[in-house]
Amino acid sequence: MNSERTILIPIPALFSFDECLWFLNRNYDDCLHIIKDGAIFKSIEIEKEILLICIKENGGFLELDILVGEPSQENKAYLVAYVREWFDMDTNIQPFYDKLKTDGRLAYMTERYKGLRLIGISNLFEAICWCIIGQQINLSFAYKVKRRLVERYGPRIDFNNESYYTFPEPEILANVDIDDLKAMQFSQQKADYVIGIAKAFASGSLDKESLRALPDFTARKKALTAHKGIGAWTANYALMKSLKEPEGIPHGDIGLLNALSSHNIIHERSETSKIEALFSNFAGWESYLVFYLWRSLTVKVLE
DNA sequence: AACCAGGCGCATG
DNA sequence: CATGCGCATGGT
Repeated sequence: MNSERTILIPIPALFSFDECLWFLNRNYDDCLHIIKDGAIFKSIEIEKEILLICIKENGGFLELDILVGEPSQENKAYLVAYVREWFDMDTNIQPFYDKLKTDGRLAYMTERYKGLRLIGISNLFEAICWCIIGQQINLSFAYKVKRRLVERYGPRIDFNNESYYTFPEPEILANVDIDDLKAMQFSQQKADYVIGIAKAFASGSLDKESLRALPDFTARKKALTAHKGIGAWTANYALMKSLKEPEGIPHGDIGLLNALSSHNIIHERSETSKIEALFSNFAGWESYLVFYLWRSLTVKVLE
């Protein structure tokens, strides 16, 4: 590999690339990256140009290879920032581990999931669409619907007999025929929601930077739930995954409730005070706690 | 066949 | 503000 196309990112303490691989490869068919031989392949759009990168572990570094695209200094800096944000490499998670260790029900996680980072979804539009698709349906089906959408409307590049997709632009989804979405097994409401959100992004009335600029978490949540299709769960999930907001707890999430139940923290989903009590002990690390609880769920294996 | 799945919007108390 | 209900649609 031409060294001009290779970048090394130092791996921080309490970071596990294997946990990144586990999460991105956990028996689901995600259409926005490919895992092969311990490496992650992903296409990333930088100002209308699509680049393809490969990420693998190399000693104490993540090795980032630019397989397709122009490795200008600007692009390299962007890609490094992208990966650091995606894998949340700039956060010192030791304080979170200190909290986990004080809870006998959860302390084991500091060893079993050691170095697991909150894997993000940088693209806010993608994160919200993914939420809408996933509302109240099982994840296997949700990933299928997402794949249909992305393969139809998302930019594609080909490399070594594989096709790599990036998420469709809002401008594209804002103008799709609703019947085309319904043919992909979108329900009427979800098709309406996705098109509405796409129009909001396309018109500039919703975007990540403006959202980030709002004064606090409550304001950001309110700005999101003002849109049809974004309820409390979606708003919290999007803030957790795209803006890496610690307070983004997707309350009511079935996976979260199942994990709380399996750890004997609750026995009924109505025990909200117990949930609040738990999260109040993890102030500043709520989203990390959610992510670790999700990690503890056993994923169904597809045939 | 019935119940479930990483909810949401809207109408009522 | 909390609760209840209809909604869509595939998976098990």
